[in-house]
This record gives sequence, structure tokens and C-alpha cells, in this order.
Amino acid sequence: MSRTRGSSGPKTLAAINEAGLDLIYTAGYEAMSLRELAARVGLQPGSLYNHIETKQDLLFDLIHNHMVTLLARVDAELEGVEGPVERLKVFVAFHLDYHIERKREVFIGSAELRSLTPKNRKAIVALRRAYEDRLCDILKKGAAKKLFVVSDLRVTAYALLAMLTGICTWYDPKGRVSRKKLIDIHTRLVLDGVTA
Amino acid sequence: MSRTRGSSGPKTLAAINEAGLDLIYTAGYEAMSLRELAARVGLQPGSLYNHIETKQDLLFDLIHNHMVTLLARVDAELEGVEGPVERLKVFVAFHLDYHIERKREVFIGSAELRSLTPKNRKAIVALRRAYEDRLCDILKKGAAKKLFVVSDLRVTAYALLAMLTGICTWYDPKGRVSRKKLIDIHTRLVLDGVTA
DNA sequence: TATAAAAACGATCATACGTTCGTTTCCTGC
DNA sequence: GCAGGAAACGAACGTATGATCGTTTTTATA
Repeated sequence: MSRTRGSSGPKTLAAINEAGLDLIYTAGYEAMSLRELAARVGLQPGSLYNHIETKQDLLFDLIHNHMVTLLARVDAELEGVEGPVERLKVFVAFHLDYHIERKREVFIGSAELRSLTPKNRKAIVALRRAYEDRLCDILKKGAAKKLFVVSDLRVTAYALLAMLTGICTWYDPKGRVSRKKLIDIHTRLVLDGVTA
Repeated sequence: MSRTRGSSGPKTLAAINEAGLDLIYTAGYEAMSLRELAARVGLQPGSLYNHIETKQDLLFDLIHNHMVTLLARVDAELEGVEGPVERLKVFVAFHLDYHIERKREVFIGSAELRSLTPKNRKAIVALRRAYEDRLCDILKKGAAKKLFVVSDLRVTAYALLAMLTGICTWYDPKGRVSRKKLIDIHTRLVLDGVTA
């Protein structure tokens, strides 16, 4: 046997990415074997290399795509929104929505930073920093207009981001709490925390 | 050659735990090899088994000891402190102090949950839940006395814990921000977020 | 001081891993 | 309809891993 009937490159790659995402999320990058991944996709281990360069590249591509998407979407959401308070509300709502929707990517994006090559890690950390800057900017402008009280920009931003990102370690979309209620609670926590 | 002069059980075990803590923190449990661990301690790989049962037990003991200590210390700190507001302040200050001091254990305690045996994981999750309950109790009593406004107990507690725990992913004791300032900022964020 | 336990060595086992490669079959574009 | 690339197979390579074991030396106990 050799090439399977009906197989196509992009489709197989998508399947590899999806299965990889799931395996890395549940087991961790180091604990995931390419043999298990191949089995999930219905391939022989060696065949994976028709679609990926290395195991490391698989991880990097997953995280990188996620970060690029995150940045593009937050900018799209904030486009045209005026005033620090309103912008902060939009940021919180978007952040939570995205982190609920793509909790696996988000989790991997921080938990598996250590599994990245130094060079790869540097690239991801830079993107992450750019995302943090979006929040910092909002806080800074709000503080300048005396709408917010922020005693330390970075610390406050990190504290808020940690709070908002935390949900993807426990939130269950099918659980007791609705998405709307979740956003309401967090929006209030954030606004009360920084409002003058 | 065989038994090293001056070697003693407890001392070697402590060295193994310290080196293991460091390796797991920086590289991750799966990525840490017992050969590397042994080399750090100055032993042959096989000799580790005079002190640990398995690699899994090493991880579990590290996390378990940490959780038991965490619970004991939070209870000691809260002992005799009256009033929800005051108790919340004490909780926040203690939590941050502990998480700065033992950031490696804390990080491993959540990042390596997935590397634990189901049975071991269950034990740790139960202890973690008990710790969360300490905060929930404070919030609940504060809400009952109309001192706090808490629309959902668990969600609020998780949000606050995520925020407070986040510091151990970025805080550097030798950095720009002092421990006191860190506690001040977070105390304010927490109190403003829940105060009526 | 004799003796049992403790703590180390060093060799080794079985297995699992990421990756490579030659080959075969299928799909696509001229 | 044919040629060439794409996508799969299956076997294999070299290495690293967690763990075991018999042996030896040191420490502690009685």
C-alpha cells in the first residue's frame, strides 16, 4: 500500500494540527508522541513528515498562528472605539470571548513556552508583549485623562490579564455560568479595579 | 567504588528534591531526565532509587508537600483575624508572599497537574479546592454582611485567585517593583472589585 | 567491635522516541 | 493520456529513557 485514495495535503495538515492541538493540550508537548499523533490522524509516523518539518515546528506553528490571529482580532475589535472606558470594556469582552473559544491554543501558548526553541520562544514572547501593549495603551490613556487610577502600568496590566486569562483553565461553556454573566462579572471587576 | 564517604539519606533526598524542583520548573517534568537529575546531585542514575520510588512519586511529593504547607500556613495566618475585610487583606498579602517565595512550587503545582497519575491528580485537586474554599468563605461571609458585592462566588474567587497567582509567572524579586508595592496594588484591585 | 542497614556504583534491560529513506500509489496539469 | 509531483507506506536507525539488580563500601546500632 502507499498513497491513500482521496488524500489531500491541506486536509491532512489540518487534521494533524487539530489532533496535535488536542494532544498537546491534554498531555503536553513532551508527552505527546508523533506515533500517537499519527495514529489519531490515521497515518504511519513517517508520513507526518510530508506535512510538518519537525515536531518542534508543529508546536511553533500552532502557537504562532494563534498569536497572530489574536493580535489581528483585537485590533479589529478596537478599531473605531472611542474613549478609554469603552475601549477597556471592548477589550475585556473580546479577550474573554477569544479565550473561551480557543482555550486550548491559549493554554498551550503559555504552558508550552518552555518547550519552544530559544529562537522560537523569542518570537512568541514578542507577539505576546505586543498584545499586552494593547491593554497598557488603554490604561495609559485612561490614566492621562484621569479616568483611571493606575499606580503601576505593567503590574496592573499583568494582574488584569492574569485574571482574564485564568478562565481558560476552568471555564466550561456547557457549565452553570453563561458567557454573558462571565463577561459581566469580569468587566465589573476590572472597571472597579481601575476606575478613579 | 560504592557508598560515598559522608553521604546521608535525608541530605541526599533534600538535594534531589531541590534539583528536581529546579529542573521541572525550567524544563518541565517530561523533559527532565533522571540522568540529568542524578548528574546535578552527583549520583549515578540508579542511585536515585535509594531515595525515591519512581519519577512520578518525586513529582507528586513535591506538589503534595507544597499544597499541605500552603493550607497550613494560610490557616495560621487567618487564625484570630476578625471581619471579612481584614481577613481578605490578610489572605491577599499572604497569598502573594507565599507565591513570590515559592514560585517554582506554585508553578509546577498547576503546570504539571497533567503529568500526574489520575489518582495523584485527584489528591492534589482536592487540596487545591480546599485552598480555594478559604477565599470563598471570606467572600461569602463578607457578602452576607453586605460588605462585599459578589454576584457569583466561585467565578469571583477564581478570577481573584487567577489574578493573584499570575505574579509567579513574571514577578522578579530583584526587579523594579518592591514586594510591598506589589501587595498594595493587588490589595486595592481585589478590594475595589468586591467592595460594595 | 560485630553486624545489619543504608547508600552508592556500574552495568544492563526493554522500550519508546523523533526522524530518515526507499518505494509505491494516487492525483493533477499539460 | 502521460509525466511529475504529492502523499502515503513500512522498515529501520540511533539514541535516550525509566527502571532493575548484584555488588561494594560506609555508617549506625546494639
